Amino acid sequence: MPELPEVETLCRQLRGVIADREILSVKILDPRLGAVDGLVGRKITAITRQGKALEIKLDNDARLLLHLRMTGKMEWQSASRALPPHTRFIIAFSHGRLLCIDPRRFATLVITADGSSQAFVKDPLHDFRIEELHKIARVKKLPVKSFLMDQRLIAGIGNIYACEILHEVSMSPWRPVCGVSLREWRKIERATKEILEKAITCRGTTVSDWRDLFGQKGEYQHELKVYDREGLSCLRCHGIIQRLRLSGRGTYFCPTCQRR
DNA sequence: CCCTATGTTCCCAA
DNA sequence: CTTGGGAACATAGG
Repeated sequence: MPELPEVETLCRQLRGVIADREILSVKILDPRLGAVDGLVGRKITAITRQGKALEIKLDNDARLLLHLRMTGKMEWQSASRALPPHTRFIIAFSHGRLLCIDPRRFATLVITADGSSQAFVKDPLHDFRIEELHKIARVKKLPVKSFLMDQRLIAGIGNIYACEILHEVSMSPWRPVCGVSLREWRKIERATKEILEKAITCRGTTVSDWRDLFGQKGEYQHELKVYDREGLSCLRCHGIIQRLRLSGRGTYFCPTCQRR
């Protein structure tokens, strides 16, 4: 579920709530999640995002890495309310508690002792090295959509935003990425930044169950041009939006203005 | 009831 | 090495 804009939303909201606060207790409710020891008594010094992963830094240089995968959510409770179903862990502070809720249990939580950032992440909002991507892409023949979603190359773009970006630049998701020109890459870069930044402003896309830290829906679903619009008319050319499968993922596109 | 769908990514095999 | 498919899991809908 959460792609870059959703994780960035959580990141910003968490900064406002738990930055500089001390962890009072930790309860892991899902045995699939490994033990995370040494958290009690630590203070949160920073909250950052690496692609779709959330990184919580502590005052002993340890880092807590959380990846929400498909259905993970974070919820802040300032007054102690009932525990929602599928709550997987709880981190308690003096002024409230942070829950992770994850029905499908794909989310992962790990603690790393050292402070060395192993991050070699190309964040599309910051270091989108377009010439470098173009060079890598030139020798690959996989579809451009799969390339955009390869987290090792560009960290943070998932299924929804990949569909939206390709529609914005009028490119077929099946286009072999080796044929994408540098000029077209520059268009992709611009569209990616615009779409992701707008989606962050909207606090993400709620097509199904995404909620922010305070349980609120996002607003970007009202801005979607192709995703979740199968059978509706294209907002650019009035073709009919289709949904087909690409590498196992539901892919929305306009066959009229995204011919190639 | 059975089959399919779902926003992610790891692992395996052709 | 590259690429595609299935699995990990839970729930909803036809």
